Amino acid sequence: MRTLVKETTEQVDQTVTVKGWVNSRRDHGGLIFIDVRDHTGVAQLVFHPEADEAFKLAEQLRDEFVIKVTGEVKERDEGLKNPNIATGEIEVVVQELVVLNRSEALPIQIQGEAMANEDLRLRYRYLDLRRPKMQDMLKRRAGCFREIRSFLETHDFIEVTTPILANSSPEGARDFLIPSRIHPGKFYALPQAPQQFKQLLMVGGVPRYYQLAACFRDEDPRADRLYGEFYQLDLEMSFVDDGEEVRSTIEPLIKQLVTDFAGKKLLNEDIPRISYKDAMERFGSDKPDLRFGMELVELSDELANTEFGVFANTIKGGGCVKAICVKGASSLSRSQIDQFTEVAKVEGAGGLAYLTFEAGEIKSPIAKFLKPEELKTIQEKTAASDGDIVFFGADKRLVVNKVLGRLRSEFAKHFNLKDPNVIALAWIVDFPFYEWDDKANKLDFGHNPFSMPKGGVEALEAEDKLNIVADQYDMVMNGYEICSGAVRNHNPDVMYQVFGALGYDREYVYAKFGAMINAFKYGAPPHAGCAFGIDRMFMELVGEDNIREVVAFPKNGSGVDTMMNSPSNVEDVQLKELNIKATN
RNA sequence: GGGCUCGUAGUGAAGAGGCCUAUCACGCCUCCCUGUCACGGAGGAGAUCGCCGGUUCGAAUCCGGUCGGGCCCGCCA
Repeated sequence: MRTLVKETTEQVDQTVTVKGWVNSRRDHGGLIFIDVRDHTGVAQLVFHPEADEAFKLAEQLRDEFVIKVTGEVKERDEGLKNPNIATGEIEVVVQELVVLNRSEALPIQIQGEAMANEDLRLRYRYLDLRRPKMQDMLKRRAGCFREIRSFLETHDFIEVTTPILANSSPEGARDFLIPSRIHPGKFYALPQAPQQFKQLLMVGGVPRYYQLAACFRDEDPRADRLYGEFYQLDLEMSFVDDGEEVRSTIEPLIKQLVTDFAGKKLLNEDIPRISYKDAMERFGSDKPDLRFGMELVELSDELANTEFGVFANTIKGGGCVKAICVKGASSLSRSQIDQFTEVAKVEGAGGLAYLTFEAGEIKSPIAKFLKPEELKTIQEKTAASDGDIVFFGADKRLVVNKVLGRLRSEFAKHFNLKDPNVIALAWIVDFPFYEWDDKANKLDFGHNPFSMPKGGVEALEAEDKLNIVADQYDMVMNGYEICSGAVRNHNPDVMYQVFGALGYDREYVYAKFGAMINAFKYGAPPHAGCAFGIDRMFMELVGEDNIREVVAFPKNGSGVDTMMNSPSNVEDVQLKELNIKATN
């Protein structure tokens, strides 16, 4: 019978058998202490010379040896207790020791603060996972998923698994292709999301579906975006033609995860609905972090007739001038401001104009170009006071919003306005159905071609396609997009029309989405749903800022698994069987 | 595809033209130690400073290239 480490405290004066890893050893010559670790904690083993065989073996023990010991649990004498560990009141006096396996010296340190860099941690992930923090992460992740499943089960959602060998989709991210052996020259694709399958489930009479679904996209990763594969909480509800019904159904789960699961403070009990347009104008982002203010202030009207050429010309040319007031920013050094200017340039700004409010005065290279009443108006509109800096964006509206939105986030980070104990949720709604693709110089889908345009068919006939709004919604958590959803289009005619506006003919649409088009002919119920990126959501709930920290075996930033050495070459016979030839 | 940035014993860091025959901590090896829990003590091994080239009397240090990691842009319906 094996006793877990955490159970030893309840076994005083009893003989127990404990199995685990050697966490550390303290060899005093005539007395040896070994800390044994399992997934429940650490306990001290004592080896006395009287237990001759065990003592001699214990002298050979090294860190991370796997051992099995049998001994008597003893309460420690006063003064020998260790209040720093859960089992510090007791120790196991060992009578018998079995070395189940030895260990070489570890290539990375798994104890203490000095952590190996991520590259090595991923190469030796099985060792990295032994660290209590990673053990805790895996447990919490499982707990999070358990709460999600439990909530959805009690709300009549049915979990259905959908195919992993799916079809290439023409829109969206790059596919992972799987060559077909049986059908030479043809390919499956790993699903970027179960989108079409879940809609077909709605047609198939499933009232409410969910799945913790593996999704695959071959796009370059980021700190908040895994390479290759990730998991979605995917869900869909039939007989729903109002996105609000989806939002209000799923909201309680997310709130519960924030407060009960993560133990964090929810900023707004009533989760705000913000239109895409408002989000862009007020926060310069479609995923605004609402834990802090620093909203963008429109100054185009106020400065329309300014003599400051940069502003005046921008406004005359159809652009806009906006500003953000950064509280306490006058403490920034010149070189710090230069760094923020670089950030602004990355986002497309030409430079970064600003006014510093200090000791009742306004200091700035541009102040002399602005009239006193203009300065006064700026101060009033931005609510700037002593110690603040007002930063300006003057350019095309899109650029200004993007630049100031990015700066807003960077300043918040710099001034520690992102409270890690607070979670701010928001729904961003009313996304534009179409967007103008500057590079390709053509109209393109804004978000998701399967969503319903608000206002239905009539809305699609609008003169300016860019004004068409999709019944589509994202959930934002502390500046991260964690969910995307929509009321779906379940009408073949609307489908044709939606794609037709982009120049795709009926044949193309049928060729690509034939299954959906066909299915929709046979009594498709209206339906709506959404999908949460649960790795990302979990990351923010547990306060990590790198998504690879919350996944057991992530690929690195180059899409490589250095532990398993994938991707890798394959045998020629395998390629031949698949009718594939590698060209390099 | 592009920008920024980092590569120094097994691990984490210091060194920023000569003080380097490269420093420190942890780890590793040998020996000593019966109450430690970041045990302690004595000793030891381990690094051609990612790689290639250049500048220089002299390069871990400066320059160019290259490879690898990270962050960002593009991309991610």
